[in-house]
Amino acid sequence: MGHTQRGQCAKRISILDAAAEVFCREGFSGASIDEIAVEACVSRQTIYNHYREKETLFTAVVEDVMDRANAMLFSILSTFPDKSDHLEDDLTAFAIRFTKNCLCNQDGKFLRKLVQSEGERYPHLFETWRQHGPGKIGTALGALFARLSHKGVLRIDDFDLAARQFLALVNADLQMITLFGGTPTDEQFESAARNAVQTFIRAYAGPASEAAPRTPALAVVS
Amino acid sequence: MGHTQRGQCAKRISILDAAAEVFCREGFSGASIDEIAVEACVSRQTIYNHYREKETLFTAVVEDVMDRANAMLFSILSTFPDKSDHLEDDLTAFAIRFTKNCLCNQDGKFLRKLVQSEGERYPHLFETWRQHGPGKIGTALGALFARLSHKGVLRIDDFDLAARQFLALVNADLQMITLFGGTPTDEQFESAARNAVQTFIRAYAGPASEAAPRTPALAVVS
DNA sequence: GACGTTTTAGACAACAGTGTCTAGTTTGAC
DNA sequence: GTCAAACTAGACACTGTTGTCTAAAACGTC
Repeated sequence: MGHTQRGQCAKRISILDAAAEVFCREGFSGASIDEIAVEACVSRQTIYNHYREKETLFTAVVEDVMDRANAMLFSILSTFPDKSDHLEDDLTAFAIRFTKNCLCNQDGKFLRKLVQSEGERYPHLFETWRQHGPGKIGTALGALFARLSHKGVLRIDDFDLAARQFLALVNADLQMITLFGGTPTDEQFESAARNAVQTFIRAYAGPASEAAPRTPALAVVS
Repeated sequence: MGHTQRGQCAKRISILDAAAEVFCREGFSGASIDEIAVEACVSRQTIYNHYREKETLFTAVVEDVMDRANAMLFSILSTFPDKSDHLEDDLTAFAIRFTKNCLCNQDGKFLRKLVQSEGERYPHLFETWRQHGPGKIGTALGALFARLSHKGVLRIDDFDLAARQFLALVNADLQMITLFGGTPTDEQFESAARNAVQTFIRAYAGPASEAAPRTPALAVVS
């Protein structure tokens, strides 16, 4: 049912990967077919053989990356804390997995950059991503928070708002690193997740659990 | 002492504004000098008369926008709640002013987009912005939170972390709108700021102020 | 009104990129 | 080995862009 049939040929994969790399680095206008062909170790004609024109290749690349990113997101979401005995640890572990494998990996970088620079030119192209990516994780998190709230673990009125805030907090320490193309270290992923979860739980702590005094902040490598 | 002398000539301003518009819309590679010339109502030769080549024009535009954005940020920061009788209202008003006039205005959109797409290619160009923009507001907010914490209004260990989280929370409801080039409405600015400040204060509430029950969430236009 | 400066319109060469075509080569299945 | 399909290398026309150049026109100052 997926719109892209990735497994068809080794050349296709090579082209898609190289094109993703070059489109991400140079943008749509700046990327040249020759550059992609060289990076893919493929003749230019082969690219035109698989994809009618540059725009066709671009949309194919975007859809391919979106499919992969959504699959990864789905697998991350499936490892969700269904029952929450250790809420803080569970949320932290989830935040680390999410930031590492979805938000800050190669595909996440690609999508953030391309949505930002070409999103207005191709509104329909990224709309499916917006629904299946940020939309899906928002509703999934919202559902989790609704469960936790009904059980009395957390005290939340607007579940979707809480989900957005959770994601924003998780991203707070990471965005300045990723903005310039860098990749956070494992320690940065961990401290970002821990800081976010601590603040989130303090804001939405249930009536029973009086907020514990905050542990001293880690030394974060700037 | 500023590196750009904007006031010199009306044509210069016209060129810089048009170039900012086109560079933001098309990216560096996609923007053509002819397009900029038409948009600026200026002959192409005039552009080459003022700026040696395309790259010179680009850096001039970026520096011009950065200067303007930093000036605006400075004026926003100077309207800071020095004494905080009504902390929630003061922080909310500040968040609204900041998001409206710095984060989501034309210059903010330009910088976000260009830093994202061309930041890796021109590392030195945006470094001054990173220091004078996000860096400055971070330290200013951190200083405010330090004051509030010493006065016992808030209970904060890591002031810089709190500043980053405050900004992240303020942006939580806005980033999905701005990501695709849209501009939030006044109601969206207001509800985003209010949601952020409420959660922030609940997370960092001082020992005295018991968190008040959360007001019902607004109907947010999706 | 004269004069120096700035701007304009257009032509121009050089170049890079797209997309096509062709002829020759490799590959893989049988 | 044969044959068809896929791939390659290169040439090719065409377009769009950059940056230069020139002669004419507009502008502003005195």
